[in-house]
Amino acid sequence: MGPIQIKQILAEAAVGSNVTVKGWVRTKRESKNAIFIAINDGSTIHNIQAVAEPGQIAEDTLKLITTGSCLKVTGALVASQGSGQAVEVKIADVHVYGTADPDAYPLQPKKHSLEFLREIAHLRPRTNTFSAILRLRHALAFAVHKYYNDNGFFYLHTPIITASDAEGAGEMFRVTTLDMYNPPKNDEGKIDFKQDFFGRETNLTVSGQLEGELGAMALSKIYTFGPTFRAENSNTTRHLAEFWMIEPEMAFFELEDNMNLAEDFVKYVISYALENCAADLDFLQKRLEEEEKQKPQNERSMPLIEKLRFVVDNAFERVTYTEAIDILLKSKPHKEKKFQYDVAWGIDLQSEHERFLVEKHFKKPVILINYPRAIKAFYMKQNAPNPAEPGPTVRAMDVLFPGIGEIIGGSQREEDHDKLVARMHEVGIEPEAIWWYLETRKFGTAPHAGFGLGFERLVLFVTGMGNIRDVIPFPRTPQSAEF
RNA sequence: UCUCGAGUAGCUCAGUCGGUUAGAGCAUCUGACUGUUAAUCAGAGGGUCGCUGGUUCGAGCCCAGCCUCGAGAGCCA
Repeated sequence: MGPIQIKQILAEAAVGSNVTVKGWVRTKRESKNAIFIAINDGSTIHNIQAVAEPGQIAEDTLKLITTGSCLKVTGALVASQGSGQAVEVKIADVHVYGTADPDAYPLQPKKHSLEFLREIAHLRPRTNTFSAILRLRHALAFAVHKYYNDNGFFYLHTPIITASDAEGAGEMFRVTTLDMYNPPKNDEGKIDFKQDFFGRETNLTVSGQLEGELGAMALSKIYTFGPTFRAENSNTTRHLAEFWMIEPEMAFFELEDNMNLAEDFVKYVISYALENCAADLDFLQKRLEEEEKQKPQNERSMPLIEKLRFVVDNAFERVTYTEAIDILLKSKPHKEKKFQYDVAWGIDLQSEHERFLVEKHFKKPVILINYPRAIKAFYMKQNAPNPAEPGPTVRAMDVLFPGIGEIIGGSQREEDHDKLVARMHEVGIEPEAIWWYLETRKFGTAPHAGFGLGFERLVLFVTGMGNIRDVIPFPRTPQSAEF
Protein backbone atom coordinates (compact mmCIF):
# COMPACT_ATOMS: atom_id res chain seq x y z
CA MET A 1 0.00 0.00 0.00
CA GLY A 2 1.23 3.45 -0.85
CA PRO A 3 4.59 4.18 -2.43
CA ILE A 4 7.43 1.73 -2.03
CA GLN A 5 9.71 2.66 0.87
CA ILE A 6 13.47 2.88 0.91
CA LYS A 7 13.70 -0.12 3.20
CA GLN A 8 11.91 -2.25 0.60
CA ILE A 9 13.92 -0.85 -2.30
CA LEU A 10 17.21 -1.67 -0.60
CA ALA A 11 16.04 -5.14 0.40
CA GLU A 12 13.94 -6.28 -2.52
CA ALA A 13 14.09 -4.16 -5.67
CA ALA A 14 15.88 -5.71 -8.65
CA VAL A 15 18.86 -3.95 -10.20
CA GLY A 16 17.68 -2.46 -13.47
CA SER A 17 14.12 -1.90 -12.31
CA ASN A 18 12.59 1.54 -12.27
CA VAL A 19 11.96 2.95 -8.77
CA THR A 20 10.43 6.02 -7.21
CA VAL A 21 11.97 7.33 -3.98
CA LYS A 22 10.17 9.83 -1.75
CA GLY A 23 12.01 11.23 1.23
CA TRP A 24 14.06 13.93 2.88
CA VAL A 25 17.54 14.98 1.82
CA ARG A 26 20.28 14.25 4.33
CA THR A 27 23.23 15.52 2.29
CA LYS A 28 23.98 16.64 -1.23
CA ARG A 29 27.47 16.44 -2.73
CA GLU A 30 28.34 17.87 -6.10
CA SER A 31 31.34 16.92 -8.16
CA LYS A 32 32.48 17.41 -11.74
CA ASN A 33 31.01 14.15 -13.02
CA ALA A 34 28.17 13.44 -10.62
CA ILE A 35 25.77 14.87 -8.08
CA PHE A 36 25.04 12.67 -5.07
CA ILE A 37 21.92 13.06 -2.96
CA ALA A 38 21.44 10.96 0.19
CA ILE A 39 17.72 10.46 0.81
CA ASN A 40 16.02 9.02 3.89
CA ASP A 41 12.33 8.30 4.43
CA GLY A 42 12.50 6.95 7.96
CA SER A 43 11.63 3.40 6.96
CA THR A 44 15.19 2.38 7.78
CA ILE A 45 18.35 3.85 9.22
CA HIS A 46 19.95 3.52 5.77
CA ASN A 47 19.81 6.28 3.18
CA ILE A 48 19.47 5.63 -0.52
CA GLN A 49 21.89 7.43 -2.79
CA ALA A 50 20.48 9.15 -5.84
CA VAL A 51 22.93 10.14 -8.59
CA ALA A 52 22.60 12.64 -11.42
CA GLU A 53 24.98 13.93 -14.04
CA PRO A 54 25.92 17.61 -13.88
CA GLY A 55 23.59 19.72 -16.00
CA GLN A 56 20.94 17.05 -15.92
CA ILE A 57 19.02 18.81 -13.15
CA ALA A 58 18.06 22.41 -13.92
CA GLU A 59 20.23 24.87 -12.01
CA ASP A 60 17.33 26.50 -10.14
CA THR A 61 15.95 23.08 -9.13
CA LEU A 62 19.36 21.89 -7.97
CA LYS A 63 19.63 24.95 -5.71
CA LEU A 64 16.44 23.90 -3.92
CA ILE A 65 17.85 20.47 -3.08
CA THR A 66 19.40 21.13 0.31
CA THR A 67 19.62 19.28 3.61
CA GLY A 68 16.08 18.84 4.94
CA SER A 69 14.23 19.40 1.66
CA CYS A 70 11.73 16.78 0.53
CA LEU A 71 12.01 15.09 -2.87
CA LYS A 72 10.50 12.63 -5.23
CA VAL A 73 13.14 10.97 -7.36
CA THR A 74 12.49 8.45 -10.12
CA GLY A 75 15.03 6.43 -12.02
CA ALA A 76 16.64 3.08 -12.52
CA LEU A 77 18.11 1.17 -9.61
CA VAL A 78 21.70 0.41 -10.58
CA ALA A 79 24.76 -1.17 -8.99
CA SER A 80 26.78 1.56 -7.32
CA GLN A 81 30.23 2.49 -8.64
CA GLY A 82 31.13 3.80 -5.20
CA SER A 83 32.00 1.64 -2.21
CA GLY A 84 29.58 2.94 0.42
CA GLN A 85 26.46 1.23 -0.93
CA ALA A 86 25.49 -1.71 -3.12
CA VAL A 87 22.84 0.05 -5.18
CA GLU A 88 21.79 3.59 -6.02
CA VAL A 89 19.16 5.38 -8.07
CA LYS A 90 20.24 6.83 -11.40
CA ILE A 91 18.06 9.92 -11.49
CA ALA A 92 15.72 10.32 -14.48
CA ASP A 93 13.43 12.88 -12.86
CA VAL A 94 13.36 14.97 -9.67
CA HIS A 95 10.46 16.76 -8.08
CA VAL A 96 10.92 18.99 -5.03
CA TYR A 97 7.95 18.65 -2.69
CA GLY A 98 9.24 21.11 -0.12
CA THR A 99 12.33 23.20 0.34
CA ALA A 100 14.30 23.79 3.56
CA ASP A 101 16.15 27.11 3.66
CA PRO A 102 19.70 26.17 4.74
CA ASP A 103 20.04 29.36 6.77
CA ALA A 104 16.92 28.56 8.78
CA TYR A 105 16.82 24.75 8.92
CA PRO A 106 18.33 23.77 12.27
CA LEU A 107 19.46 20.24 11.40
CA GLN A 108 22.85 20.51 9.80
CA PRO A 109 24.92 17.66 8.41
CA LYS A 110 26.94 17.50 11.62
CA LYS A 111 26.70 16.10 15.13
CA HIS A 112 24.14 17.77 17.38
CA SER A 113 23.86 17.53 21.14
CA LEU A 114 20.82 15.73 22.57
CA GLU A 115 20.05 18.86 24.59
CA PHE A 116 19.83 20.93 21.42
CA LEU A 117 17.67 18.31 19.70
CA ARG A 118 15.24 18.43 22.63
CA GLU A 119 14.66 22.08 21.79
CA ILE A 120 13.65 21.07 18.27
CA ALA A 121 11.62 18.00 19.17
CA HIS A 122 9.38 18.64 16.17
CA LEU A 123 12.31 17.97 13.83
CA ARG A 124 14.49 15.54 15.74
CA PRO A 125 12.74 12.43 14.35
CA ARG A 126 14.57 13.30 11.13
CA THR A 127 17.91 12.47 12.70
CA ASN A 128 19.45 9.00 12.58
CA THR A 129 19.49 8.67 16.34
CA PHE A 130 15.86 9.59 16.91
CA SER A 131 14.45 7.70 13.96
CA ALA A 132 16.28 4.62 15.26
CA ILE A 133 14.85 5.19 18.75
CA LEU A 134 11.33 5.68 17.41
CA ARG A 135 11.49 2.54 15.30
CA LEU A 136 12.71 0.60 18.33
CA ARG A 137 9.99 2.12 20.47
CA HIS A 138 7.44 0.95 17.95
CA ALA A 139 8.91 -2.55 17.78
CA LEU A 140 8.92 -2.86 21.57
CA ALA A 141 5.30 -1.68 21.81
CA PHE A 142 4.30 -4.17 19.15
CA ALA A 143 6.20 -6.93 20.95
CA VAL A 144 4.35 -6.11 24.18
CA HIS A 145 0.98 -6.65 22.51
CA LYS A 146 2.19 -9.74 20.69
CA TYR A 147 3.56 -11.30 23.86
CA TYR A 148 0.37 -10.85 25.84
CA ASN A 149 -1.89 -11.80 22.96
CA ASP A 150 0.10 -14.97 22.34
CA ASN A 151 -0.08 -15.85 26.03
CA GLY A 152 -3.83 -15.59 26.53
CA PHE A 153 -4.03 -12.07 27.95
CA PHE A 154 -6.73 -9.55 27.01
CA TYR A 155 -5.93 -5.90 26.40
CA LEU A 156 -8.09 -3.97 28.88
CA HIS A 157 -8.65 -0.25 28.35
CA THR A 158 -8.65 1.35 31.78
CA PRO A 159 -9.77 4.98 32.17
CA ILE A 160 -7.48 7.95 31.70
CA ILE A 161 -9.75 10.17 33.79
CA THR A 162 -10.33 8.81 37.28
CA ALA A 163 -11.92 9.88 40.51
CA SER A 164 -9.74 7.73 42.71
CA ASP A 165 -6.34 8.32 44.16
CA ALA A 166 -6.40 5.10 46.10
CA GLU A 167 -2.84 4.14 45.46
CA GLY A 168 -1.47 7.46 46.57
CA ALA A 169 1.09 6.93 43.83
CA GLY A 170 1.81 10.60 43.54
CA GLU A 171 0.57 14.09 42.82
CA MET A 172 -2.18 14.14 40.22
CA PHE A 173 -3.21 16.45 37.40
CA ARG A 174 -6.70 17.82 37.97
CA VAL A 175 -9.27 17.45 35.22
CA THR A 176 -12.01 20.06 35.30
CA THR A 177 -14.30 22.19 33.15
CA LEU A 178 -14.96 24.69 35.94
CA ASP A 179 -14.05 28.31 35.34
CA MET A 180 -10.62 28.61 36.96
CA TYR A 181 -11.02 32.34 37.47
CA ASN A 182 -14.44 32.17 39.02
CA PRO A 183 -15.22 28.65 40.29
CA PRO A 184 -18.64 27.98 41.85
CA LYS A 185 -18.58 27.80 45.66
CA ASN A 186 -20.67 25.74 48.05
CA ASP A 187 -22.16 26.82 51.39
CA GLU A 188 -18.82 26.25 53.12
CA GLY A 189 -17.12 28.63 50.70
CA LYS A 190 -15.18 25.81 49.05
CA ILE A 191 -15.12 24.99 45.35
CA ASP A 192 -18.33 23.16 44.48
CA PHE A 193 -17.21 20.19 42.43
CA LYS A 194 -20.81 18.99 42.19
CA GLN A 195 -21.07 21.52 39.39
CA ASP A 196 -17.98 20.14 37.64
CA PHE A 197 -18.33 18.01 34.50
CA PHE A 198 -18.40 14.69 36.33
CA GLY A 199 -20.09 16.05 39.43
CA ARG A 200 -16.97 15.31 41.47
CA GLU A 201 -13.24 15.90 41.57
CA THR A 202 -11.41 14.06 38.81
CA ASN A 203 -7.80 13.59 37.83
CA LEU A 204 -5.62 12.00 35.19
CA THR A 205 -4.80 8.42 36.12
CA VAL A 206 -1.60 7.51 37.94
CA SER A 207 -2.15 3.78 37.37
CA GLY A 208 -4.68 1.47 35.81
CA GLN A 209 -4.01 -1.22 38.36
CA LEU A 210 -7.19 -1.07 40.42
CA GLU A 211 -9.36 -1.25 37.32
CA GLY A 212 -6.97 -3.89 35.98
CA GLU A 213 -7.74 -6.07 38.98
CA LEU A 214 -11.45 -5.78 38.15
CA GLY A 215 -10.67 -7.11 34.68
CA ALA A 216 -8.54 -9.97 36.01
CA MET A 217 -11.39 -11.02 38.29
CA ALA A 218 -13.44 -11.71 35.16
CA LEU A 219 -11.08 -12.42 32.24
CA SER A 220 -8.34 -14.09 34.34
CA LYS A 221 -5.43 -12.52 32.49
CA ILE A 222 -5.47 -8.90 31.31
CA TYR A 223 -2.96 -6.17 30.61
CA THR A 224 -3.18 -2.46 30.18
CA PHE A 225 -0.85 -0.36 28.05
CA GLY A 226 -1.58 3.32 28.11
CA PRO A 227 -0.54 6.79 29.19
CA THR A 228 -0.09 7.52 32.88
CA PHE A 229 0.39 10.87 34.56
CA ARG A 230 2.29 12.06 37.60
CA ALA A 231 2.36 15.72 38.60
CA GLU A 232 5.49 15.19 40.70
CA ASN A 233 8.16 17.85 40.38
CA SER A 234 10.70 15.24 39.38
CA ASN A 235 13.69 16.44 37.42
CA THR A 236 15.71 13.36 36.64
CA THR A 237 16.82 11.31 33.65
CA ARG A 238 14.29 8.60 34.63
CA HIS A 239 11.02 10.49 35.19
CA LEU A 240 8.31 11.93 32.96
CA ALA A 241 5.06 13.65 33.88
CA GLU A 242 3.37 11.69 31.08
CA PHE A 243 4.61 8.18 30.42
CA TRP A 244 3.32 4.89 29.13
CA MET A 245 2.83 2.01 31.49
CA ILE A 246 2.18 -1.67 30.92
CA GLU A 247 0.24 -3.34 33.72
CA PRO A 248 -0.61 -7.04 33.51
CA GLU A 249 -2.92 -8.41 36.18
CA MET A 250 -3.55 -12.13 36.56
CA ALA A 251 -6.02 -14.18 38.57
CA PHE A 252 -4.64 -17.37 40.13
CA PHE A 253 -1.04 -16.04 39.99
CA GLU A 254 1.08 -15.98 43.11
CA LEU A 255 4.30 -14.03 43.61
CA GLU A 256 6.42 -16.78 42.04
CA ASP A 257 4.22 -16.81 38.91
CA ASN A 258 4.38 -13.04 38.81
CA MET A 259 8.19 -13.11 38.85
CA ASN A 260 8.28 -15.76 36.15
CA LEU A 261 5.98 -13.72 33.96
CA ALA A 262 7.92 -10.48 34.46
CA GLU A 263 11.22 -12.14 33.57
CA ASP A 264 9.86 -14.04 30.59
CA PHE A 265 8.05 -10.96 29.30
CA VAL A 266 11.03 -8.61 29.51
CA LYS A 267 13.29 -11.18 27.88
CA TYR A 268 10.77 -11.69 25.09
CA VAL A 269 10.46 -8.04 24.14
CA ILE A 270 14.23 -7.53 24.24
CA SER A 271 14.71 -10.61 22.04
CA TYR A 272 12.12 -9.24 19.67
CA ALA A 273 14.08 -6.00 19.35
CA LEU A 274 17.33 -7.90 18.79
CA GLU A 275 15.74 -9.94 16.01
CA ASN A 276 13.77 -7.18 14.31
CA CYS A 277 15.81 -4.01 14.82
CA ALA A 278 19.34 -5.18 14.16
CA ALA A 279 20.31 -2.21 11.94
CA ASP A 280 18.97 0.36 14.41
CA LEU A 281 20.60 -1.33 17.39
CA ASP A 282 23.83 -1.50 15.46
CA PHE A 283 23.65 2.23 14.77
CA LEU A 284 22.87 3.05 18.42
CA GLN A 285 25.69 0.78 19.58
CA LYS A 286 28.22 2.59 17.37
CA ARG A 287 26.89 5.92 18.62
CA LEU A 288 27.40 4.78 22.22
CA GLU A 289 30.90 3.52 21.43
CA GLU A 290 31.79 7.03 20.23
CA GLU A 291 30.52 8.41 23.53
CA GLU A 292 32.35 5.76 25.54
CA LYS A 293 35.65 6.82 24.00
CA GLN A 294 35.39 10.03 26.04
CA LYS A 295 35.31 8.01 29.26
CA PRO A 296 38.20 6.47 31.15
CA GLN A 297 38.79 2.76 30.42
CA ASN A 298 37.41 1.45 33.73
CA GLU A 299 34.08 3.27 33.38
CA ARG A 300 33.26 1.89 29.96
CA SER A 301 30.40 -0.55 29.73
CA MET A 302 29.55 -3.55 27.60
CA PRO A 303 28.57 -2.86 23.97
CA LEU A 304 24.80 -2.39 23.68
CA ILE A 305 23.90 -5.56 21.78
CA GLU A 306 26.12 -7.70 24.01
CA LYS A 307 24.41 -6.16 27.06
CA LEU A 308 20.95 -6.98 25.69
CA ARG A 309 21.99 -10.55 24.84
CA PHE A 310 23.38 -10.94 28.34
CA VAL A 311 20.04 -9.98 29.87
CA VAL A 312 18.15 -12.35 27.60
CA ASP A 313 20.52 -15.28 28.21
CA ASN A 314 20.90 -15.09 31.99
CA ALA A 315 18.45 -15.75 34.80
CA PHE A 316 17.52 -12.69 36.85
CA GLU A 317 18.83 -12.89 40.40
CA ARG A 318 15.99 -13.36 42.89
CA VAL A 319 16.60 -12.21 46.44
CA THR A 320 14.44 -11.24 49.36
CA TYR A 321 14.59 -7.77 50.83
CA THR A 322 16.00 -9.27 54.03
CA GLU A 323 18.81 -11.00 52.11
CA ALA A 324 19.53 -7.78 50.20
CA ILE A 325 19.87 -5.81 53.45
CA ASP A 326 22.24 -8.50 54.69
CA ILE A 327 24.36 -8.19 51.55
CA LEU A 328 24.43 -4.42 51.91
CA LEU A 329 25.40 -4.62 55.59
CA LYS A 330 28.34 -6.86 54.68
CA SER A 331 29.32 -4.72 51.68
CA LYS A 332 32.50 -2.72 51.36
CA PRO A 333 30.81 0.66 50.83
CA HIS A 334 28.76 0.14 54.00
CA LYS A 335 31.77 -0.84 56.07
CA GLU A 336 33.74 2.09 54.71
CA LYS A 337 30.74 4.37 55.28
CA LYS A 338 30.59 5.25 51.59
CA PHE A 339 26.80 5.08 51.42
CA GLN A 340 25.12 8.42 51.87
CA TYR A 341 22.08 6.74 53.44
CA ASP A 342 22.38 4.29 56.30
CA VAL A 343 21.45 0.64 55.82
CA ALA A 344 19.10 -1.10 58.25
CA TRP A 345 16.18 -3.51 57.96
CA GLY A 346 13.08 -1.43 57.33
CA ILE A 347 14.59 1.29 55.17
CA ASP A 348 13.37 1.98 51.68
CA LEU A 349 16.34 1.08 49.50
CA GLN A 350 18.00 4.16 48.03
CA SER A 351 19.31 4.48 44.48
CA GLU A 352 22.86 3.93 45.68
CA HIS A 353 21.85 0.67 47.40
CA GLU A 354 19.98 -0.64 44.37
CA ARG A 355 22.89 0.30 42.13
CA PHE A 356 25.32 -1.54 44.36
CA LEU A 357 23.23 -4.71 44.32
CA VAL A 358 22.62 -4.68 40.57
CA GLU A 359 25.81 -3.18 39.15
CA LYS A 360 28.47 -4.22 41.64
CA HIS A 361 27.28 -7.28 43.54
CA PHE A 362 25.15 -9.38 41.15
CA LYS A 363 26.07 -7.65 37.86
CA LYS A 364 22.72 -8.63 36.33
CA PRO A 365 19.02 -7.80 36.67
CA VAL A 366 17.73 -8.44 40.17
CA ILE A 367 14.23 -9.22 41.43
CA LEU A 368 13.79 -8.10 45.02
CA ILE A 369 10.82 -9.55 46.91
CA ASN A 370 9.17 -9.58 50.32
CA TYR A 371 9.63 -5.96 51.35
CA PRO A 372 8.69 -4.59 54.78
CA ARG A 373 4.97 -3.97 54.90
CA ALA A 374 5.45 -0.44 56.21
CA ILE A 375 7.11 0.88 53.05
CA LYS A 376 4.78 -0.66 50.48
CA ALA A 377 1.26 -0.04 49.17
CA PHE A 378 -1.85 -1.16 51.06
CA TYR A 379 -3.02 -3.68 48.44
CA MET A 380 0.01 -5.97 48.65
CA LYS A 381 -0.53 -9.42 50.13
CA GLN A 382 0.73 -9.78 53.66
CA ASN A 383 3.18 -12.60 54.33
CA ALA A 384 2.85 -14.93 57.30
CA PRO A 385 5.27 -13.96 60.09
CA ASN A 386 8.79 -15.26 59.42
CA PRO A 387 11.29 -15.62 62.30
CA ALA A 388 14.13 -14.78 59.91
CA GLU A 389 12.60 -11.36 59.28
CA PRO A 390 12.60 -8.57 61.88
CA GLY A 391 9.13 -7.33 60.89
CA PRO A 392 6.04 -8.00 58.80
CA THR A 393 6.54 -8.20 55.05
CA VAL A 394 4.40 -8.18 51.92
CA ARG A 395 4.64 -10.09 48.67
CA ALA A 396 6.09 -7.17 46.72
CA MET A 397 8.47 -7.50 43.83
CA ASP A 398 10.72 -4.92 42.21
CA VAL A 399 12.77 -5.70 39.12
CA LEU A 400 15.97 -3.66 39.08
CA PHE A 401 17.99 -3.11 35.91
CA PRO A 402 21.57 -1.90 35.58
CA GLY A 403 21.73 1.80 34.77
CA ILE A 404 17.96 2.22 35.03
CA GLY A 405 17.04 1.16 38.54
CA GLU A 406 13.46 0.08 39.10
CA ILE A 407 11.94 -0.95 35.79
CA ILE A 408 9.09 -3.03 37.23
CA GLY A 409 7.16 -2.78 40.46
CA GLY A 410 4.53 -5.33 41.35
CA SER A 411 3.10 -7.70 43.90
CA GLN A 412 0.72 -10.45 44.72
CA ARG A 413 -2.44 -8.66 45.83
CA GLU A 414 -4.18 -9.02 49.17
CA GLU A 415 -7.31 -11.01 48.34
CA ASP A 416 -8.65 -11.16 51.91
CA HIS A 417 -11.31 -8.48 52.32
CA ASP A 418 -10.90 -7.91 56.03
CA LYS A 419 -7.11 -7.79 55.95
CA LEU A 420 -7.28 -5.33 53.08
CA VAL A 421 -9.75 -3.04 54.85
CA ALA A 422 -7.75 -3.21 58.07
CA ARG A 423 -4.65 -2.19 56.17
CA MET A 424 -6.48 0.69 54.52
CA HIS A 425 -7.52 2.03 57.89
CA GLU A 426 -3.90 1.77 59.07
CA VAL A 427 -2.63 3.91 56.21
CA GLY A 428 -5.58 6.30 56.25
CA ILE A 429 -7.44 5.39 53.07
CA GLU A 430 -11.22 5.60 53.22
CA PRO A 431 -12.57 2.18 52.05
CA GLU A 432 -15.82 3.82 50.96
CA ALA A 433 -13.93 5.76 48.26
CA ILE A 434 -13.13 2.54 46.39
CA TRP A 435 -16.09 0.41 47.38
CA TRP A 436 -16.13 -1.09 43.88
CA TYR A 437 -12.53 -2.30 44.26
CA LEU A 438 -13.33 -3.94 47.59
CA GLU A 439 -16.26 -5.80 46.07
CA THR A 440 -13.78 -7.97 44.14
CA ARG A 441 -12.83 -9.33 47.57
CA LYS A 442 -16.45 -9.71 48.59
CA PHE A 443 -17.65 -11.59 45.54
CA GLY A 444 -15.59 -14.51 44.34
CA THR A 445 -12.22 -13.30 45.50
CA ALA A 446 -9.17 -15.16 44.26
CA PRO A 447 -5.41 -15.05 44.63
CA HIS A 448 -4.01 -12.71 41.99
CA ALA A 449 -0.96 -10.70 41.14
CA GLY A 450 0.34 -8.12 38.72
CA PHE A 451 2.99 -5.54 38.03
CA GLY A 452 3.65 -2.24 36.29
CA LEU A 453 6.43 -1.68 33.80
CA GLY A 454 7.45 1.82 32.77
CA PHE A 455 7.59 1.56 29.01
CA GLU A 456 10.05 4.43 28.58
CA ARG A 457 12.44 2.85 31.06
CA LEU A 458 12.38 -0.28 28.94
CA VAL A 459 13.07 1.78 25.80
CA LEU A 460 15.83 3.57 27.70
CA PHE A 461 17.49 0.26 28.47
CA VAL A 462 17.13 -1.24 25.00
CA THR A 463 18.35 1.87 23.17
CA GLY A 464 21.15 2.53 25.66
CA MET A 465 20.09 6.17 25.85
CA GLY A 466 20.86 8.10 29.04
CA ASN A 467 17.85 10.40 29.37
CA ILE A 468 14.20 9.36 29.34
CA ARG A 469 13.30 12.58 27.50
CA ASP A 470 15.04 11.13 24.46
CA VAL A 471 13.01 7.93 24.18
CA ILE A 472 9.53 9.48 23.90
CA PRO A 473 8.69 11.67 20.90
CA PHE A 474 7.33 14.63 22.86
CA PRO A 475 8.41 14.53 26.49
CA ARG A 476 6.33 16.10 29.24
CA THR A 477 8.41 17.26 32.19
CA PRO A 478 8.08 20.10 34.71
CA GLN A 479 8.14 23.43 32.86
CA SER A 480 8.21 21.71 29.49
CA ALA A 481 5.29 20.94 27.17
CA GLU A 482 6.16 22.90 24.05
CA PHE A 483 5.48 20.31 21.37
C1' U B 1 11.74 20.48 45.80
C1' C B 2 17.20 20.21 47.33
C1' U B 3 22.59 20.18 45.87
C1' C B 4 26.12 21.10 42.14
C1' G B 5 27.37 22.82 37.20
C1' A B 6 26.43 25.60 32.69
C1' G B 7 24.43 29.80 29.58
C1' U B 8 29.62 33.69 24.35
C1' A B 9 28.13 33.08 16.21
C1' G B 10 22.98 28.49 13.46
C1' C B 11 25.64 24.21 16.46
C1' U B 12 29.90 22.57 19.81
C1' C B 13 33.14 25.30 22.57
C1' A B 14 37.83 28.57 23.94
C1' G B 15 38.27 33.44 25.99
C1' U B 16 44.70 34.49 30.52
C1' C B 17 45.13 38.97 36.16
C1' G B 18 39.00 43.08 34.84
C1' G B 19 42.02 46.56 29.77
C1' U B 20 41.90 48.74 23.60
C1' U B 21 38.83 45.91 17.35
C1' A B 22 35.34 38.98 20.96
C1' G B 23 38.14 33.72 18.75
C1' A B 24 38.26 28.43 16.78
C1' G B 25 36.02 24.06 14.63
C1' C B 26 31.64 22.55 12.28
C1' A B 27 27.38 24.46 9.52
C1' U B 28 25.91 28.30 5.69
C1' C B 29 27.33 31.12 1.15
C1' U B 30 31.09 31.76 -2.97
C1' G B 31 35.10 29.60 -5.69
C1' A B 32 38.42 25.42 -6.76
C1' C B 33 38.87 20.20 -6.96
C1' U B 34 37.03 15.40 -6.79
C1' G B 35 32.36 8.52 -8.15
C1' U B 36 31.41 11.43 -3.59
C1' U B 37 30.13 8.92 1.50
C1' A B 38 28.65 14.08 7.72
C1' A B 39 33.88 14.69 0.86
C1' U B 40 38.39 17.88 0.60
C1' C B 41 40.92 22.82 0.02
C1' A B 42 40.57 28.34 -0.05
C1' G B 43 37.80 32.72 0.98
C1' A B 44 33.44 35.41 2.88
C1' G B 45 29.27 36.60 5.81
C1' G B 46 27.56 35.70 10.73
C1' G B 47 27.72 38.34 18.01
C1' U B 48 22.20 42.64 22.49
C1' C B 49 28.55 37.51 25.54
C1' G B 50 20.74 34.46 29.10
C1' C B 51 17.99 38.89 31.56
C1' U B 52 17.96 42.96 35.23
C1' G B 53 20.60 45.79 38.46
C1' G B 54 25.32 46.84 40.97
C1' U B 55 30.89 47.56 41.76
C1' U B 56 34.72 49.99 38.61
C1' C B 57 38.09 55.00 34.89
C1' G B 58 36.88 50.37 32.30
C1' A B 59 32.85 44.12 32.86
C1' G B 60 32.14 38.33 28.43
C1' C B 61 35.17 38.05 33.10
C1' C B 62 33.66 40.48 39.79
C1' C B 63 28.83 40.87 43.05
C1' A B 64 23.26 40.30 43.75
C1' G B 65 18.55 38.75 42.01
C1' C B 66 15.83 36.33 38.27
C1' C B 67 15.20 32.96 33.92
C1' U B 68 16.56 28.62 31.19
C1' C B 69 19.24 24.10 30.51
C1' G B 70 22.05 19.89 32.39
C1' A B 71 23.88 16.22 36.20
C1' G B 72 22.91 14.01 40.91
C1' A B 73 19.33 13.35 45.09
C1' G B 74 14.29 12.72 46.82
C1' C B 75 9.44 10.74 44.91
C1' C B 76 8.60 6.64 41.60
C1' A B 77 7.62 3.40 36.70
